[in-house]
Amino acid sequence: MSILNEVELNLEKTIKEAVIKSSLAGEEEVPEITLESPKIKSHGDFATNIAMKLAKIAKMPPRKIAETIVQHINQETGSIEKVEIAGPGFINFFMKDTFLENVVEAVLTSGSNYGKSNSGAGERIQVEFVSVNPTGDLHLGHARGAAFGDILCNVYETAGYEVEREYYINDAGNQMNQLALSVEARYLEALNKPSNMPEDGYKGEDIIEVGKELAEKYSAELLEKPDAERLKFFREYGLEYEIEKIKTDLEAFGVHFDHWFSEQSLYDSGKITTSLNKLKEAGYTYESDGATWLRSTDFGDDKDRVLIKQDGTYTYLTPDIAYHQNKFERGFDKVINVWGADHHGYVSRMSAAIQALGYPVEKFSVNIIQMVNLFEEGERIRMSKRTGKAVALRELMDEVGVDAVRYFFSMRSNDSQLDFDLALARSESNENPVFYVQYAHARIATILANAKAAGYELEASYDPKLLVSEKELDLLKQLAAFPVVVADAAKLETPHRVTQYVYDLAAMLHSFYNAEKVLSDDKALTQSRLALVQAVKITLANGLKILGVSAPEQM
RNA sequence: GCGCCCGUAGCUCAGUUGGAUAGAGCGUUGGCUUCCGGUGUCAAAAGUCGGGGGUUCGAAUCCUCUCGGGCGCGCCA
Repeated sequence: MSILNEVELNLEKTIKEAVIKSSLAGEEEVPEITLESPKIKSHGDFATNIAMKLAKIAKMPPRKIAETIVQHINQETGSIEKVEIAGPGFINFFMKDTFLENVVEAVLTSGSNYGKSNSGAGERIQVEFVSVNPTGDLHLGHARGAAFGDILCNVYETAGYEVEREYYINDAGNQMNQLALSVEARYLEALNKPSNMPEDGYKGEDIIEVGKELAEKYSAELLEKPDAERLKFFREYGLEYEIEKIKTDLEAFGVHFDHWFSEQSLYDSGKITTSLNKLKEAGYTYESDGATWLRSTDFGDDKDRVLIKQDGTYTYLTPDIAYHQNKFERGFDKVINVWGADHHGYVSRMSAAIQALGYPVEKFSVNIIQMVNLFEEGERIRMSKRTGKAVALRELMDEVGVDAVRYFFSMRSNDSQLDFDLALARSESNENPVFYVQYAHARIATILANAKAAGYELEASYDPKLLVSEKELDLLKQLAAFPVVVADAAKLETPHRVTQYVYDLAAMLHSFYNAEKVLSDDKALTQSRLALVQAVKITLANGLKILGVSAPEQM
């Protein structure tokens, strides 16, 4: 349990006891006590609105209730300095300067584990993200989804959840035939033979490469195979090539998947049929116009959806339903999807299908990632200068580096569209938030090196009670909040809170640095501040690690 | 037409599940910094939280209507 949690829990208990002692409400009636940290310092370290909540039950004006409660608060316990009533009936708690005196020690002891909590209690979560079709490059939108998904997983792990990262490979259906035919066409071209690129084939550079590769490896041998066998070969070869490329790009971006789940495997194992039967037996399907439909409108969808087309093949939805059934069968407590904004219309039918299968819809969650707009010096960039097509993740990484891409993509809520400023991401100045945060980390490294050179022992004992200046207390509070911030980010599926946190901590460090000297003639104070600064460094590093951004010792 | 997301300072965005005087960064203006790295820091100006109505002790936050922007609305994937 984090120190902040402990302090809050004690305070909540104290308040509850006071409420009961004031006989304003019976033990059963007392509403949940909630504490908030006021934005304004004159409102104390913690505040509660319990008096307002009790107004109805006790039938008394909130301020009067607050007065009664305060009279019954045992101010001897804990680290309460004073209690005030303010505004409409808030009770504000001012803590002794030393109430966070154990924080630095907690950080130093935990080291790289600081920030971890058991908030998730080992709950098993599966996050499926990216899942781009194996027919092209990863683009901007995919990259944002990749960053979001990966950081969300890191957040979950830190908050004590058990996480599995999964990529769903769309390796079945008609598009794979198109891929096979496209590879064949490029292969023939490379052999200087007449070719026939399908109308909606894949015309990217990569397939041209595949064709050349095959021509070099096999010359014309492949043409001797029977049609079916040859196309199967092209399909598998092309698929393998595309997946490897995607894997390579993702690994370079710091994203690693635990499982690559094949759509085709759902066909091969008969899982799709099983799902369809389950839906049929539950009475949620019907035949119409020669097709089989899912009655998704029963669960709030706009219209019913086709499962089996007139030609007997499945729509995209059908294997996906089987896939989600499989996810639930694997026993996850929560199944999370990360989808691009252009797929949001798909949410209602998928959640309808899950309900039709009889699974609890609360265990299913979709995070929609809004679009990314690329800018350079205020100019909107729509296409890559090099390829003339959508800008690829690979190009972006080459251009500004992995750290900047991951940081920028995790700065904003996934619900908001994102403006990505290339010039800013590239710049090595205070305007660039990545550098700002990394610089704080490097700056501490320098201080520590100087301290060592001056003969200080970094592990020596220190007196935490000396850390009482305004800036120091700000830092202590921020440090104490880290595990809570991570746990909240997990609960609310908002990884950008961690980015926000890390930035704020860096700002406080810079502000402190400017106001106070760490290395001074006062040896005891110096020792305490060295400990504080080390704790900040550890927390910055741990926060950046969650984001997948490096924490350099020097820049 | 229907659905989802967004609308908060000149610009880009936060806003702790309904709290007190709405916050950051950039930009603008004016300071500090013989310093442990000026890749820093302090401050000022800047807001009818798109608009109307409602819910209540209390609304940027919830409900409703409305305006503007983005994205979807296939027996494509």
